[in-house]
Amino acid sequence: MSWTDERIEKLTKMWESGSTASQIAEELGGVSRNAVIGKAHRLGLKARPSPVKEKAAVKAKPKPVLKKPETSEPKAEPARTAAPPPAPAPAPRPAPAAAAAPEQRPAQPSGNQPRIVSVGPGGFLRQGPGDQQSPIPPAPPRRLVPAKPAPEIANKTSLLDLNDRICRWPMGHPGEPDFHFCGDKVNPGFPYCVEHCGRAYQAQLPRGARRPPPPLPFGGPRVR
DNA sequence: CCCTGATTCGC
DNA sequence: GCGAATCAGG
Repeated sequence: MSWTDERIEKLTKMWESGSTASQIAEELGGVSRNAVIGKAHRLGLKARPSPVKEKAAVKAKPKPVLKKPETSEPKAEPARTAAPPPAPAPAPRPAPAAAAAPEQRPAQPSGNQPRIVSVGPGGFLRQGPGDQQSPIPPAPPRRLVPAKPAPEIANKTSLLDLNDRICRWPMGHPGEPDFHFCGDKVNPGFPYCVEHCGRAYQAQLPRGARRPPPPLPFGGPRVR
């Protein structure tokens, strides 16, 4: 596959919206995770909190010999392997300072506005690792539920009661004490009873009468 | 081991 | 420019 404008745009949007390289690769199709990362870097939109970065960044790392004969230029350079420059370059690196300076963090009374640390190459705002907000906040668990079988389900169809002859339409929500399954006799050839088949299988409307599809994540295909 | 992103380097 | 191989941390 080649990097068409559309694919690059999708890659960029997904990358900046926090999707992982794997997700992007899967979404695009025909490319590997590495390809996505490589392309992202070439596009100059790399900065994103990486599990590895910042620590490995300070690596004057003489990688063990790979394949490259180096430039066989007989450079007499005594300090080559000697030592990495001890200058830690006190650049705008607030995050790692926490380790060295364990003072208490100044309180942030200004609400939950993300703290902007710097501006990335694409012009987007780079945040500190601790400030990363999930693009899709996971729904909190509804509530804790006793492990013992509640009396409410005593006469209800539980997960263990399911077989291919009874309707497995869920009643209620998983995790709730009275969650169970319909349990009626199935509409032969279907996993649900007649009533729930009616809800599970909607008639396909003619093209003109379909409702527009829901908005895709990341904006979907180009909308001009 | 799985995942993540970063980097290198032959093509 | 591309991306597999590799590295390195979680």
